[in-house]
Amino acid sequence: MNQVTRERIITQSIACLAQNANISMDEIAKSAGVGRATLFRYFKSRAELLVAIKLHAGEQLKAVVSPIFHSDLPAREKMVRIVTRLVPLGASLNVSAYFIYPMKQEDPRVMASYQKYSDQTRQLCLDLKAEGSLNADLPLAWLVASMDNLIFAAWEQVESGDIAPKQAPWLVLRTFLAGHGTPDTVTWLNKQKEAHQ
Amino acid sequence: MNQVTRERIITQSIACLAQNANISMDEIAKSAGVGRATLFRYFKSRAELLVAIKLHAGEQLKAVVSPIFHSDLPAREKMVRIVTRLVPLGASLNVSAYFIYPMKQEDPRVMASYQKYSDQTRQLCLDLKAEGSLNADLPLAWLVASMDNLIFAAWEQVESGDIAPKQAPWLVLRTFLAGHGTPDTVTWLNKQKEAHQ
DNA sequence: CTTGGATGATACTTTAAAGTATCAATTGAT
DNA sequence: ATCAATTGATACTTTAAAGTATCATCCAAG
Repeated sequence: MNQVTRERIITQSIACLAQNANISMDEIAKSAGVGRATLFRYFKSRAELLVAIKLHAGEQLKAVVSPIFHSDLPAREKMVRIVTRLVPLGASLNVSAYFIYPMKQEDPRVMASYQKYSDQTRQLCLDLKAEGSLNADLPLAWLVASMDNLIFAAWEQVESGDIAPKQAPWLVLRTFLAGHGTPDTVTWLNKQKEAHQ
Repeated sequence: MNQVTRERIITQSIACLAQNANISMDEIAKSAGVGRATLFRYFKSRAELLVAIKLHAGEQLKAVVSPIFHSDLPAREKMVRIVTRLVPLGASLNVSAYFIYPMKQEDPRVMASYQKYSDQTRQLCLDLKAEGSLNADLPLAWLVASMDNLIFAAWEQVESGDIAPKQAPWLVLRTFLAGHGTPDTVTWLNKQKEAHQ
């Protein structure tokens, strides 16, 4: 098996499924530039392909989030870095991993992968609270949910061409930190933004 | 044809599709408590049913948003009322109307229905800016996108039981107005919240 | 050159769900 | 009480896509 081909199939599948969640294996094969038979050689069923896509997205997430999360930066610094690098992942993240099917009873492997990610973002929000960057009275669930969804929203806007790719992460951060944080968190953020440009 | 039955089919379809976007007409019929044949009498094809669901959601949206939008309240007051009434609609809104299928090339009737809604929320955001409730430098697309997605996020959290139904709209409003607005908008919002309780 | 694994094309079977047709039972209005 | 309309059950056809099997070709390593 060829790892490059495998990756290409996954990448193209994501592109196809973003357009139409019910796209056939036939179309996917065409789009990936491989024969139908080859597609089934790499992924023994459609279900397996979907799992593979989601696990792949999980890998990407982990590759971005974990190193930053385990660094010893202050939490708000971590947040800036994570969001900045997560927004461009939007396509594979949201579309492929957790949005193709509104997934109750998801495959356990996928669940486990997602769990790891969400544990880290939850912890990060706790750290932000502890650090005093976020208002203490907000429910943790809301912090996590709003962050995820703002990242998704930003990606959508980039994708549709309404917002510049470089601007998008800052919009997320601004909305998130100003929306949940203290005023000086915002002034801090503005400085960060200037520094990054 | 019985309008009540029609409504029930639509309602139950939404519930089913929220669990599994690929659910069969068979299952939908069972869940709605009608015979398979009857289901096809009311909706001549699966595609028609999906359109009907989305148009139904469009109606609900319109029923909530339009009267408030066309009132002569100040924009931020409108925003509070719209969000408060929109969050509980979440299920039919997001799940059924615009999330079941990631819909490029959507049915034109559905597009038209959605257009009306999004025009109004866009205009509302403009009004909020004009009123000085929202920061002038934020892209309009971001205001609209973040609002929609925060409402969706709030619904999800209510649905999953992590956030109280009555609290959810205020979280959206707080994140949105604090995230995009001026400090005094936030103090105004807090007063509103107390008044509503 | 030649050989073995990977590929693409294609033809085939299977399956699941859509959609149709029919009919007896039920219901509700007059 | 009757009759027209609506329904549920069920059996049927159709369709689209999944999944399988086969074989000729191609390419890279020896």
